[in-house]
Amino acid sequence: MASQVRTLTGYHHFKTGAEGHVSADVAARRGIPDASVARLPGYLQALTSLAERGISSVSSEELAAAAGVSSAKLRKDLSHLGSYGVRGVGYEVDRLAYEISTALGLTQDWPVAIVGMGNLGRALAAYSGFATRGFNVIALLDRDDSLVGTPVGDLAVRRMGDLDALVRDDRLAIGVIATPADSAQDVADRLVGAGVRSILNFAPCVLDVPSDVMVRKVDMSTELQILAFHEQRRTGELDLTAQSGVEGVVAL
Amino acid sequence: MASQVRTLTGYHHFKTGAEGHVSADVAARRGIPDASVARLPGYLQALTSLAERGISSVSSEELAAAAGVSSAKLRKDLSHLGSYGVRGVGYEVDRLAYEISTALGLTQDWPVAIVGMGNLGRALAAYSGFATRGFNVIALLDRDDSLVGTPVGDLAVRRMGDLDALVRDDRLAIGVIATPADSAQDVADRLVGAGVRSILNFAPCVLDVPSDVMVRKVDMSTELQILAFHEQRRTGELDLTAQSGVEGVVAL
DNA sequence: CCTTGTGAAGCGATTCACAGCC
DNA sequence: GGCTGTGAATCGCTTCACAAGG
Repeated sequence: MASQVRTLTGYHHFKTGAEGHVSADVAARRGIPDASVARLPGYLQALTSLAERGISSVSSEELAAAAGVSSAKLRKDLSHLGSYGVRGVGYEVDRLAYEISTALGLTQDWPVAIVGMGNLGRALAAYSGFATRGFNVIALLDRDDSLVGTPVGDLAVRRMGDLDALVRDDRLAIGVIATPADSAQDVADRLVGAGVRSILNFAPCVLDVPSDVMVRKVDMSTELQILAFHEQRRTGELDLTAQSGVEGVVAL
Repeated sequence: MASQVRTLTGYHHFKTGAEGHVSADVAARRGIPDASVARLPGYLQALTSLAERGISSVSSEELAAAAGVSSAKLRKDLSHLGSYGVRGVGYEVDRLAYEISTALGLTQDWPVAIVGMGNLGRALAAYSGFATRGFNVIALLDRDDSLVGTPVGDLAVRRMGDLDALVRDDRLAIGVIATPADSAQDVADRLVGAGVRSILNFAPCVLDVPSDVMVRKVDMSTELQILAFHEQRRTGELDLTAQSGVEGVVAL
């Protein structure tokens, strides 16, 4: 998954060719740790919210609190992008938001297609916060030809066969799979076949794709199960402390 | 977040009180690493799918492939639950599924309430795969009283004030927030106030909750932004190799 | 044999703590 | 004086490689 993409990063000729004054730019483009990248959207969200409230400057402490992370982590993350703060003062909100947007590649609009017009697909198509700058839903698709033509929001449902044209003519880059699990692999194959290399998968299944295709999965039943684990452990603990911990034997 | 809950784990009196023959049971209840817990639902999904296809036994290699992880990782994860495999043979599908379900706390049904009956909330309410065993949507709520009484699926929308009764009478344990970002914190406060300590947040914002409340966040715009980062880095790299890398200077 | 279960090594991310700078 | 940026220390997860055992 991510680590496969990571290995692409190793173009060492940069380091041998230059003395080190390029390090900031190179660091900005190159090795941002996955864990940091995953937090950047949160920082951007927090910055946007601060900007809306008219705040123009923040310390790492304040921004970290707003984004729900520690200030040390925030500073380390930002240090991978470059040096955009002022010591003794903090960060300028607009500037930092711009730099993060640039790092994430949100200065351009990425064309997105949603596949699967069931409940979830229609909700996603209608979801406005979805288009939080940087993304543009250009097509809604469904395998069921009887749905083709149906208007959803201000787009009409198209057929899967249109994928090649979307990639070729409209530079479609990102596919969102909102189908049931049993058709998700088929949809993924078609997306990949058409040239899409970034997929957001809402179906509760693992997709098998070539190593240069990036898949991210969103699955609410997985999330609920993780919550259940902790909820259960919590209540289980109460039981254990009630009986004064003589043995670790638990009745099943 | 997770680490806050983690600190609860340190009840050392177990180790001092017993010699070590309880370690298996204790390990099963206690220190399963967060990263492992987060993968268990995926294993369960894969096992369910295998069982449906009539397969009754798997090796760690096969199951790992089906779940999209390495076999070493799978074995290490399972070792935290106990020793349920047979050397030289593999795992019995049904047995392992049962053990994982037990570890996750899915042998009981957790009552869930969904708050926010916009597009997303209604889609979640209708989402069947949602009730993949272990969860039971017992209530749909909305702050807007004009929606109260509206039928959604086989439930009618209820008012926020019903939360206390739901926790008290129906043991509501998990709240799903499907509201816009600006009302999410208010909803979280009400959930926490009523006694809910596990929250799944679909709103694109950070929730401020007491440290004993666990929040997991699902945010598709975050996911899209992570995909955009990699997509951009990929196309950016092509540009760099085209010009033969003399200096790391990148035109912005 | 073959595959599990697991110490030990390796690696990446987080945290600490302070030098550097405004 | 106060806050950023960062080497160094630490922590936890992943991977390796092999002993244990059917």
